[in-house]
Amino acid sequence: MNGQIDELDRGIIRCLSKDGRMSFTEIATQLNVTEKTIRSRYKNLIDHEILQVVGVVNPTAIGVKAGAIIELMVELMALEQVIEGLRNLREVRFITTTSGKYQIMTQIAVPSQDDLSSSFKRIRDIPGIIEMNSIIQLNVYKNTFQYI
Amino acid sequence: MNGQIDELDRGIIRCLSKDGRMSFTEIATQLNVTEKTIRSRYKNLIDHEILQVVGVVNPTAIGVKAGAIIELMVELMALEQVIEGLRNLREVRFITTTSGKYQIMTQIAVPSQDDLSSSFKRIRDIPGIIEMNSIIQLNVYKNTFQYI
DNA sequence: AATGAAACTCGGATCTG
DNA sequence: CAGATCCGAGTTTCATT
Repeated sequence: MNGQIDELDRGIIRCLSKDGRMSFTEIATQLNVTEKTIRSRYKNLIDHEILQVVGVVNPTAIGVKAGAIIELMVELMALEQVIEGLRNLREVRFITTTSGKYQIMTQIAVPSQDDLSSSFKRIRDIPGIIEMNSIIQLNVYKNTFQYI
Repeated sequence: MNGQIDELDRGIIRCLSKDGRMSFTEIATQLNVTEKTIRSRYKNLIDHEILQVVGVVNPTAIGVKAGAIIELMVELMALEQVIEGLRNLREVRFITTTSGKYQIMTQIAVPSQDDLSSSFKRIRDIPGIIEMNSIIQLNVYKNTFQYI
């Protein structure tokens, strides 16, 4: 395995995308190979960090119902520290640097609208931030992590 | 089960967040209950769509290395159709309505920078869009779906 | 909570290109 | 040599008690 994946790997990924606990035997039957083959391919995918099988909670079901997207203009010297500061906040789920006027865009997820303002404050307190533009999410219509 | 989850459920979720294929027996040992209990709790979590165990691919490992965030101003009458148009695009992974100047914010994930422009064009062609502001993601520093 | 049958996992030996 | 197959022992699942 050299980092490339083939049709069989994609088949395994497709199966596990639907049900991460599908048995190797079942996958093997569907893809017409032996269970051992699936098992070793699976191990390779996991070892190479191509695939990850994990439990994902539905945020609304556990009471995480509000979110916002925040654009940050930062002092360039402080870029790394701001990212580190954001990364350490539990409610921050996405951080990227971006083209355009703002250097950082981040997304937060919190229980309710009321929790947004305290989160905004926590972020504003990170040293190095020049300007902050907060956009509140109203309704989420798609949120997938199936990139295949 | 009434929609609320207790400490044991959270324990199960915590275990499966690390390894979605951990055996029920193993989880039972870690949490000091019987395997049968874990199995029925698991079923409840799945049935109530609180938890989902799925294979997640590392996008960069499969060659999805570029992304962008797009803000859209749309004709209010066309809001639903625009959302539907976006939802049907494979590369669109996130759609939300937002407060502020733009009504929709969406995120796309594609193999390379070169694929961004064709994706932008596909989006611009959705009827009902008045203005479109594209922000290219440079580096992603955090991208979690563990909200717990 | 315990039992037991059926299904699944997983390592070793073997085969193939 | 990497990767696939066959096979058998050891676990896990899961319905019944």
